[in-house]
Amino acid sequence: MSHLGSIVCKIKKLNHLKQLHAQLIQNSLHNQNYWVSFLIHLSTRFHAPPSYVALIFSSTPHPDINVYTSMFKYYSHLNAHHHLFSLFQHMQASHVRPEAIVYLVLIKYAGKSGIMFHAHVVKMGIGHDPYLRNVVMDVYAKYGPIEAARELFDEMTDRSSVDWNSMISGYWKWGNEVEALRLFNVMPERNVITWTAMVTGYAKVKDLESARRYFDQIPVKSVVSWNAMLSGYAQNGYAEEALELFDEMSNAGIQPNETTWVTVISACTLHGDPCLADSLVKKIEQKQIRLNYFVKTALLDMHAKCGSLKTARIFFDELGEYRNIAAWNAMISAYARVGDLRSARELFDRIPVKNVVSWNSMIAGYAQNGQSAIAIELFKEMIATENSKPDEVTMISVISACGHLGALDFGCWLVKFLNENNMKLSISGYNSLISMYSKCGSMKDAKRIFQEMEARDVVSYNTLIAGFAAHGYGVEAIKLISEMEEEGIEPDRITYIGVLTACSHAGLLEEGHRVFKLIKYPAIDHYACMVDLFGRVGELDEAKKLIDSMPMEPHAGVLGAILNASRLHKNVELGEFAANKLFQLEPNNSGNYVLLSNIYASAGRWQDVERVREAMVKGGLKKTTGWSWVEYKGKMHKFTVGDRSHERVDDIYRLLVELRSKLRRLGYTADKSCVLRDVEEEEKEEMVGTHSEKLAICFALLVSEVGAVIRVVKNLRVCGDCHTVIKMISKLEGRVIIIRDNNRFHHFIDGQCSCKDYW
DNA sequence: ATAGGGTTAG
Repeated sequence: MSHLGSIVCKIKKLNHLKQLHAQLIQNSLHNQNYWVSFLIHLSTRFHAPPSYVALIFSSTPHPDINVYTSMFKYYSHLNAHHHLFSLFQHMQASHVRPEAIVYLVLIKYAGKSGIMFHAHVVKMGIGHDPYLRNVVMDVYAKYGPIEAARELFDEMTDRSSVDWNSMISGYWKWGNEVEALRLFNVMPERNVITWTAMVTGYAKVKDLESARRYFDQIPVKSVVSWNAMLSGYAQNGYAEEALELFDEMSNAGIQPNETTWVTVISACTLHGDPCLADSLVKKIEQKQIRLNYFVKTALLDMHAKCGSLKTARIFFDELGEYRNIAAWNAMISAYARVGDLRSARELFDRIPVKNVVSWNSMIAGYAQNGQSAIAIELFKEMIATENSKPDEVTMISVISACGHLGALDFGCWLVKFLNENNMKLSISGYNSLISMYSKCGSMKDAKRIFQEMEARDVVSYNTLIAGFAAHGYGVEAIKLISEMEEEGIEPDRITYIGVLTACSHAGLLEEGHRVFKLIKYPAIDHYACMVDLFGRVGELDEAKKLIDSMPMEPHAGVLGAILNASRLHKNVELGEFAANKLFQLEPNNSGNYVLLSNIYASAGRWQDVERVREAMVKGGLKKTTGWSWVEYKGKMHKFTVGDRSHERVDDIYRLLVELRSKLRRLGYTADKSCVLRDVEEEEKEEMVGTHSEKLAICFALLVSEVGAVIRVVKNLRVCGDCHTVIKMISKLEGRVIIIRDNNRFHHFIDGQCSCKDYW
C-alpha cells in the first residue's frame, strides 16, 4: 500500500496514471468505486484516450454516483454530448439516483439539449441550489431564450457575482451591448471575470478600441484576460497587434498557458509568415511545455497554411486518438486548398462525426476547384443528412457554385430555402447572391438584391459592377462609382477594373478614358483594360501608344487585348507583334494560336494559317473543346461534342433535324457556316450535333417550351455554327436567348446580338 | 461544484 501511495504522489502524466492502473489491478483494487472515479478524474486531466477510459468504466461491476459524475465530466471535457445522454440512461437503468451535481454537469455540458433537465431539477426540489440555479440560468443565457434567464435572475434575492457575470456574458452573446453595459454599471461588485467578459464582448462586435480600454482598466489581469485581448486582435485580423501584445505579456512576466499558445499560433497563421511560425515553434520547444491537442491542432493548421502540407499531415497522424473535429477539418481544407480533392474527400468520408465546418470545407473545396456540380450534390446530401444544418458559410459556397453553373432555377430554390429556414444573411451572403444572379444572366435580380441591402461594402459594388460589365451595361457601371462615393465607400483596384471592362464591352471610349484618369496609381490590369477599350473601338494606334507609355512591362493580359483587337479589326502586323510575345509568355495557351490563325484567315493568307496550325500541333497543343450546360428543373445537363449520353438524346436529335428543315424551308441554306452544311456534306445523323453547344441549345429549346427566355451557359467560345443556330432560334421562335461565352453575356433578341463586336 | 480566454469553413 505504501508503494501505491508513492505512485499516487508522483502522478503528473498519462504514463504515471497507467502505472497506477496496473498497480491497482495487481492489488485487485481496480474495480472499486473510489479508485475508478479517481482514475477517470485523472484521465480527464491528462487527456487519456476514450478507449482507455471506456475500458476502466466497463470493468467496474457496480458504479456509484461518484463514478458516474466523473464519467459525465470526462465526456463533457471531450465534448461528447451523445455519450452524456446514453450514460444518464445507463445510470437510471442501474437504479443509481441522480444528485444535484449530476444535473449540474448534464445541464452545463449537454448545452442546448441539457436544458430539458430543468424540469427534473424543479420536480426534485433542488432548484434553489445556488450552483445548480446559476447553471440553469447560464444555459438559458447562452442558448436562449435569454428572457428565461432574465426571469430567473430577477426572481433571485441573493445574487452572487457569478449570476451577474452569467447575465452580462449572455447579453453579449445575443448582441445586446446596451443591456450588458447597463448590468455592468449597476452590479454591486465587479471582479476580473466581469471585466474580461466586457473585453470579449467588445472584441466580438469588432470594437477593439473599447475592448482595449476595458482591458487596460482591469485592476489585476489574469492570464485569461490577456488571452481574451489576444484573441480579440487575432480573430479580427490584427495579427501584428496580437503579437505585440504577446510580447507585452511576456515582459509583464505572465506565464502563457496552452490557450495563449493556441491564440498566438493562430495569429502567426493569420500573418502567413513561415519564418515567424518557425521561431514560434522553437520558442515552444525551448519552454518544453506540454502540448495538448488544441495546441497541436493549431500547429497543424499553421503548417497547412504557411508551412508544408507534409508537416501538417505528421501532426494530424500524431494526434491519433485525440484527433478532434477541428483537426480533421483543418486537414481537409488544407488538401482542398492545394486542389487535392481526392485526399480531402478520403478524410471527409472517414470523419466519425461531421460538423457543419466539415461539410463547409468539403463543399467549398469542390466549389473553388471547378467542381461546382459536385459541390451542389454534396450540399443536397448534407440537407438530407440528419444533424447537419447548413449555415451562411455553406450557403455562400453553394450560391457561388450555382453561379458558376449558371443554374438560375436552383439559385431561386436556394433563396427560397434561405427564407423557409429563416436564415439571415450578412453582407457577404448578399454579395454572393448578387454574383450568382449576374452569372445566371439575371441582372434585374442582382440589382434588386443590391438595392434591398441595408448596408453595402466595396465588394457589393464591385460584384454588381462586374455583372454590369459582363452584360455590357457600361453606363450603369459608371454611375455606381459616384453612388458608392455618396455611401462613403472608397473605390479600389477591382472597382476600376470592373468599370473599365464595362466601358470596353459597351464601346464607351470617352467615358472609359475619363474613368482611367480618375485612378491615382493605375495598375497593369487597368492599362490592360484601356488597351482593350482602344482596341475594340478600332483605335489600334492609341492602344499601341498606351503600351509604349506604360511604366511597366506589358503582361499577357495587355498583349491578349492587342491580339484580340487585331483580330476584330483585321490588323495582321499588330497581331503578329502581340502573338509572338504571347507565344513566349504562355507557350501552352492554344487560344493565342487560334486567334493568330483567324487573323491570317481573314486576310486570306492561307499559307500562314497552315503554318500557325502546324506550329500548334508541333507544340503538342490542341484546340480545347469544352462542355456546355443547360439547367432544367434545378438539375444541370452537360453536353460535349457528338454527345449521345443524355437520357432524352432521341428527342434532342429529332429537334435538331426539325430545326434544320424549318431553316431550309425558310431559305436559310447557304449561310457560310450553319448546321445545314454538316448534314449535307456528310449525310450522317451523328454529324448533326457536331458541337456541344448545338446540343445544349436544342435541349434548352426542348425543355423551355413555356419560358420565353432560354439561358445557355458555357465556358468556352461559341463557334460560328452555333452562333448561326442561336440567331435563327431567337428569330424563328421569338425567344430571348442569353449565352455566357468567355464570361461575357450575349443577349440575342430577334436574331440580333446586343454586342457590336460579337462575330 | 457555478461566471471570463482557444483550433476548423466563405
